[in-house]
Amino acid sequence: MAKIIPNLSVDCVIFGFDFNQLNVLLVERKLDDEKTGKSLIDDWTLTGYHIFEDENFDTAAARILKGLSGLDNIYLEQFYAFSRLDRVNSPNDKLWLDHQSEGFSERIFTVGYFSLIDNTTVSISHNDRNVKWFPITDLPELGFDHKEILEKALEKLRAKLRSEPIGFELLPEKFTVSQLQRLYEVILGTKFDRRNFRKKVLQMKYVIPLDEKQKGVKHKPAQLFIFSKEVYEKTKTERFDFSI
Amino acid sequence: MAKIIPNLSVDCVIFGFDFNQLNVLLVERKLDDEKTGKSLIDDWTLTGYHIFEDENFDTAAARILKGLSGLDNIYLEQFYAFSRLDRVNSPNDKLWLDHQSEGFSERIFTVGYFSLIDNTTVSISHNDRNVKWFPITDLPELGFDHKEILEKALEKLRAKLRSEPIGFELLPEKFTVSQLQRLYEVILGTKFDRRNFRKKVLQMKYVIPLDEKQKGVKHKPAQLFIFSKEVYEKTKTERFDFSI
DNA sequence: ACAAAAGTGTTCGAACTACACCCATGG
DNA sequence: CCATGGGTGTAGTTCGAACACTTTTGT
Repeated sequence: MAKIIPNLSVDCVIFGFDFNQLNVLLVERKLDDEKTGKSLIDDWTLTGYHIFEDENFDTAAARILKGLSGLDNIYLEQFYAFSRLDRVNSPNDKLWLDHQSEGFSERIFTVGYFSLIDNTTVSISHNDRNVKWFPITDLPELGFDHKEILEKALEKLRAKLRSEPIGFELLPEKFTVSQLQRLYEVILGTKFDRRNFRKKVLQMKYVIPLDEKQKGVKHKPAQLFIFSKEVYEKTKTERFDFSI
Repeated sequence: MAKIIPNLSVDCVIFGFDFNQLNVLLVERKLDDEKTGKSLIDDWTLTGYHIFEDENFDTAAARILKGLSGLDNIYLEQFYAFSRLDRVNSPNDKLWLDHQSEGFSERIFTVGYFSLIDNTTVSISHNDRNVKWFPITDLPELGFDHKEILEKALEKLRAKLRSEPIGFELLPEKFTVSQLQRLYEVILGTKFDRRNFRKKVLQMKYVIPLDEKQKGVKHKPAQLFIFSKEVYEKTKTERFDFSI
């Protein structure tokens, strides 16, 4: 069994989309006093862990994600390395680390990854801690510097969503145009005209219409589409466009 | 004096532009056999160093850059953290590290920063090693995994140049439209129509014409412009545009 | 029959492309 | 006076924005 590298960790900002909101997966950080049973810490953090000596950052992030979802073909992207001197500094943070079996005492650096999953079909669980999806518009108190990490992840996600077709990673394989529209609207915080959005999507040759419709909806069922990464890679063109 | 963190470094990919080409600053890595005087290593690397205990990644990168240029207001951006298991693996790399006074033996992780400077007015020097600008189209043999780091830096620079006005960082304060055009053409590897490029630039309210012309050129002197970051920040708009 | 979301076309202005000739300066 | 790069306008086309009514399904 490889040893951990004590001063380096990876934190995963796992984004999920449920056709309605953008969510992020958090782990509960709970610590009770051994004698009195009184709650000492009760807040939430991102999912993360130290890296092992036989891993690189990518494989460490993939390991964490596989542990939670059982899957290993999930979209993952390194977005930033965090190094603030006081990034693990609050009394709660120190108390928590003191109670971990590894007994970390060094300054810890962390590399942030964000991950995109469809949270209508992928299910997530943690061996011994409580994990939960939170809408990004309604977050609890976060431990360590995880608020800063999450904000940076969101910023990078938005930038990437504007320039590359990564939104499909947040949808099931088959999706409707208005699910896709809702996704862009929620993440970018904008509204699009329905007709114009549809027109734009139908132009993209890598969004392929299926001969299949939604079922069990109590309104006119919509046509389903799939995204083809292969077609995208073949037809993409570069663009030069710094605005106004 | 703060101690270094032995398993973490920062490497700076310092880009410069001379109105003609995109260049990168490299340091010579030279080692001769103490007895025979025969050359054991003679190649080049990026500028980088370990980080100190009282620094974060940003301040470490700024320290390296200040050491080389004397300046501390230079454009710097973290772009990626590198962790390959064999990133310092060749016989030359090991030999070099063995001869450093610090005697590094651990696996070393590095965080990459790229920096943009105008190499017609900023001058660079190193205390005891040879530093030199190389056109990115004509690079020497690079040590460690620095070829990989440089390629990633270029990729991120190109992506950012397409979506944000960072090209001005590579030009002197006052510049002409065709210097700007040459810069975009060289970095993105494209050609633009002179009239259309000028039209586009003149629309940008943050590129401000001066009542001043080039001097000492043996052709019709061009009008000079400056870039205003303030105007840009105030007028920028977001765009949603993943290409065809 | 009603509620809920799907689907559809046209017009207008803005932005992008392609393209050729005269001008100011230094040598 | 010649070589070098600077500066300019127009026409055709494509692209994005705005906007309202009909269709299909479940209840």
